[in-house]
Amino acid sequence: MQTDTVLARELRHHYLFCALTEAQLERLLASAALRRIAAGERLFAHGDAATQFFLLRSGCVKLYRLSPEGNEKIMRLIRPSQTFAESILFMEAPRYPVSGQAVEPAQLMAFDRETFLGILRESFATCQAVMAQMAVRIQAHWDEIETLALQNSRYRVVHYLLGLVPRNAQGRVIVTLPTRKMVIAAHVAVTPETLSRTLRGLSDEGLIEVSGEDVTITDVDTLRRHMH
Amino acid sequence: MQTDTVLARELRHHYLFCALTEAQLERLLASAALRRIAAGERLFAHGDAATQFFLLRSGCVKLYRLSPEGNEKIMRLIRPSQTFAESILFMEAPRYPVSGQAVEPAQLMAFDRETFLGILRESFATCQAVMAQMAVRIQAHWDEIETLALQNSRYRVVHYLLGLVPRNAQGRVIVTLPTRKMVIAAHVAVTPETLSRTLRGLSDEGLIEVSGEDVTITDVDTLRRHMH
DNA sequence: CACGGTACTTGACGGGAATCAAGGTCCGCG
DNA sequence: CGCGGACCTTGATTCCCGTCAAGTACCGTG
Repeated sequence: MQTDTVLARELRHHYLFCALTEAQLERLLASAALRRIAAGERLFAHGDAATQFFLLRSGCVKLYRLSPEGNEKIMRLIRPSQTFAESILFMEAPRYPVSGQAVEPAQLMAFDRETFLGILRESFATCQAVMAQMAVRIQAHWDEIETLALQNSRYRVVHYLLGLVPRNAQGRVIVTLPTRKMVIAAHVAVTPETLSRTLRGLSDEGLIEVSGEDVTITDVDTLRRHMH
Repeated sequence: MQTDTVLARELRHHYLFCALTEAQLERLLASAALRRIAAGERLFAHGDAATQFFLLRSGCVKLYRLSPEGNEKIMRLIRPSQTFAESILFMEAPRYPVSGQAVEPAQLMAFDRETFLGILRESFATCQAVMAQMAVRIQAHWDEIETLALQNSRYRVVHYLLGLVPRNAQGRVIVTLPTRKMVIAAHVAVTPETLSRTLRGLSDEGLIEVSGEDVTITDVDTLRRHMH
């Protein structure tokens, strides 16, 4: 099938799937589903029984949890070509540990848990890719737990902004916020009001300049030092 | 060697190592080191190059990070027979993502990264055990991120207390705090003062009774409902 | 172009937790 | 036994940030 070869080519470029044989890739695609969801549509809810994990092809998906009072904390923002929910592969009673919902209209592939587990059994290289991926996620979690636990809201916002800057950038840098400010606020665990005030504060101190979705960092190193 | 057989028997009971063959176990032990560290002694620092992961045999170890201002957030308290720092196995440039320090005098085994990776290559069952372990940790991280981001200090303390209670316990339960209250405070991300006041508040409401290191929960279900 | 809705901003206010400071308790040690 | 030093508790104060409320800007739509 035409689409299959397009998808196959796409998957070959993804480090999770690049070690698969032709036969394995075919098996995986045969069990996979292509899904489109509208902005605001929910993919799965926290606690749902899980049989699939996902690869985002386009759009934007948020992984989040709700507090008893209904407040939302965004755990992770998924960008195209990222996979998510792989950890359900290895649970005995697999349930999604967070909710997933589209922030923008999204197109994604849903992979079957059992099929992929079967493939893992045959391919140590793919095992290793999966484990490396999980190690990266664990690393990211440590970082997030640290910033949530240790720092105030200004620190978290600055940390987030710096995360948008290319690794070795210097001097004056312009970054574009990837989504609405409300979503970013939920991601750094502050209210939209506080985010607004924090950006204004940084702006008043001349550290950044805000204009709509674009944020100009007047000097990256100064901002980095600003958090010590 | 005598100690080797003792250690071998011990490892056989651990789910990470129970799938190994005799030969693999021998290889692993040959490359492993037995270490004793005093209370307060540091095992590794955040950012150190990593070539080993660990199994705690006795004592207590804390994994933590320091904020720029020097505040400490304890990420995880390690108890005997738990492994930690496995995620360094799969990093390209392995560095410890947190610091590790003994809270009490501790005895532990240090396993060589390369040796274990070699064994993983030969044993899918062990791969699966490692991946399951990482999935559990990821799950625990989601939970921690949620409680840190969404909940107030009282909630976090209650959550911590309930975590000490056996899964299906009911009615009146006595739990013993595993370490000093200062350490617990750093673990639930509050100051010692706030922990003290929170326990007193719960005590005044009749939900718990505190006497030194022992906390009596007057009714587990009432406390569980208390957080919704 | 007026409209309604959503996102964002700004201000006023209050509460919860950190901070600062001062006892109190428990322990090991000379 | 008296002493020093952790650890823990309690009180007073401060301040950050969430909440509530009002106002502004920016859409797409009829």
